[in-house]
Amino acid sequence: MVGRPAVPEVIWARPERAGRGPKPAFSRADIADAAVRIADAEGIDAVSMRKVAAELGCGTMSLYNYVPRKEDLYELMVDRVSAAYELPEHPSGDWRADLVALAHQTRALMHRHTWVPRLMSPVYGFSPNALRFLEYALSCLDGLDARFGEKMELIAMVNGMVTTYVSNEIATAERSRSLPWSEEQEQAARTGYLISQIMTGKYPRMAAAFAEDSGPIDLDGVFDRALDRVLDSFERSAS
Amino acid sequence: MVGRPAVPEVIWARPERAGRGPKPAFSRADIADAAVRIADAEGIDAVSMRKVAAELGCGTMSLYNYVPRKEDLYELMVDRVSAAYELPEHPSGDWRADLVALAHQTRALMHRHTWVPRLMSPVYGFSPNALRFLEYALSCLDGLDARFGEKMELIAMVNGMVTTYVSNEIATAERSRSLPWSEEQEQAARTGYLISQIMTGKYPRMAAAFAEDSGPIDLDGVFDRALDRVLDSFERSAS
DNA sequence: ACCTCACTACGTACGGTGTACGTAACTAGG
DNA sequence: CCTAGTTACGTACACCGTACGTAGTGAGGT
Repeated sequence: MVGRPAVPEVIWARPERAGRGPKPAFSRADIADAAVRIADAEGIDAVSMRKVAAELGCGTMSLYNYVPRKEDLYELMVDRVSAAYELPEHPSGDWRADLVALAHQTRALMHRHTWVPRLMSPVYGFSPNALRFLEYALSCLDGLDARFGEKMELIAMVNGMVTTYVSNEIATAERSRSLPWSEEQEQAARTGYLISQIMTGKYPRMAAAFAEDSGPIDLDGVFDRALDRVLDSFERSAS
Repeated sequence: MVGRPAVPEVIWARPERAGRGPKPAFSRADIADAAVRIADAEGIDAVSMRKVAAELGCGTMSLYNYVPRKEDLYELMVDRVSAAYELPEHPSGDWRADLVALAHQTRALMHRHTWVPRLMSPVYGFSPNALRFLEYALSCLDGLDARFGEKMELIAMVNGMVTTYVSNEIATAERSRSLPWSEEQEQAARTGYLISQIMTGKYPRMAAAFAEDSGPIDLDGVFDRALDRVLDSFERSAS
């Protein structure tokens, strides 16, 4: 009982303000905002403890008073932008519509902050806003006669599907955007190589796929269709 | 015409063996194997140019003769393990069964090499084995009356869904495995905090979800069911 | 046969990273 | 008021990706 496990603390478990010493100069929100600002502007790889500290105007190591490890900084960031979820007090009663609305919010959030999919990947966090989200999503499914495990499965499936789709959307969007020279050449090299491979005739179907005039792609439509399919199939298996 | 764009080359475009100088000491397969060995044993974050070079028994900078950038090393790794795909000469004619079999291969591959989901995330590579995979997957769908764009959508959806699920499986598996002390305490702290939050009564449904005796979870069943749903919905919308 | 030059090999060095540790200043509870 | 816990932060270490320069090697063209 001498020392609580000091090393592997969960950041949400420690209070923002400790009682004793001088009052902290920054709040968690301040720190998360600074990191989010950097990530939005320069990408998630540009987020380093030094840069965040500089953005805040404090010494690098001062950050470690607030954020024990960099991984925790990521959790702070995701939780911070997740505060933007607008969750009604009570679901509408139409669980499908509610889940679709929720998925649209997630998608919009990821488009506003394109680094979110990368950070979401590993494990569910249990940040305040993550708990808020999960509880609300479960409440949307109150009318459903299913075990909680199945409901969690559905929520995970929808979230995973959204993450997958938005990741692809972001990747293709970055492809067509004006890129810093080097990346543009990089892309040219990639497609050039791809064409050369297709030219060999070893991949006739891929050749046809690339030759196909697909017209303007309706990303929103693709997304909604896929989401509908997932919900369809769940509804059918649940009934 | 003086200098081809030297910087942003695609690794698959340059021949393994250049005609002129002394013959290379290693093949791409050697290098990829070394990196895969490290990633399997110590995780993907332990894969560094120095470590791979040491594993091969050569100087760090010698690696750069074979691998222009670290990102290319990752491509080599994914392609190398993707060689394990056993793709029949001709699909069976039952596209659903073929796609299910393919998904099972992907899942098994990712369980053998748990770092693959992390590396797959960003964009489709066009490595030899990726092309082989895509061409075969398209050939499975030859009988379907759909545009190539839609077929690619389906393939992407299945792959994304597999990646999402296996990522979760791996995460939960690592949770229950015997962990290096620190990580075990880390987990204890996480669940401890989660319980304390649930105890507050602010999240009644999550509390119920955790209280629910879900019995032994059949991961294979969950996976197959989810996969079936995705294919179901596509079949219906295609018919 | 030889010359030449692309290619291989690799040591050194630079700028970046996360973060352990030690020290000094500060402030709220006893 | 005193003291103990907090905050602030400079220094330092180990590690990373990789630019650059140099030396050696061996196949191609002549």
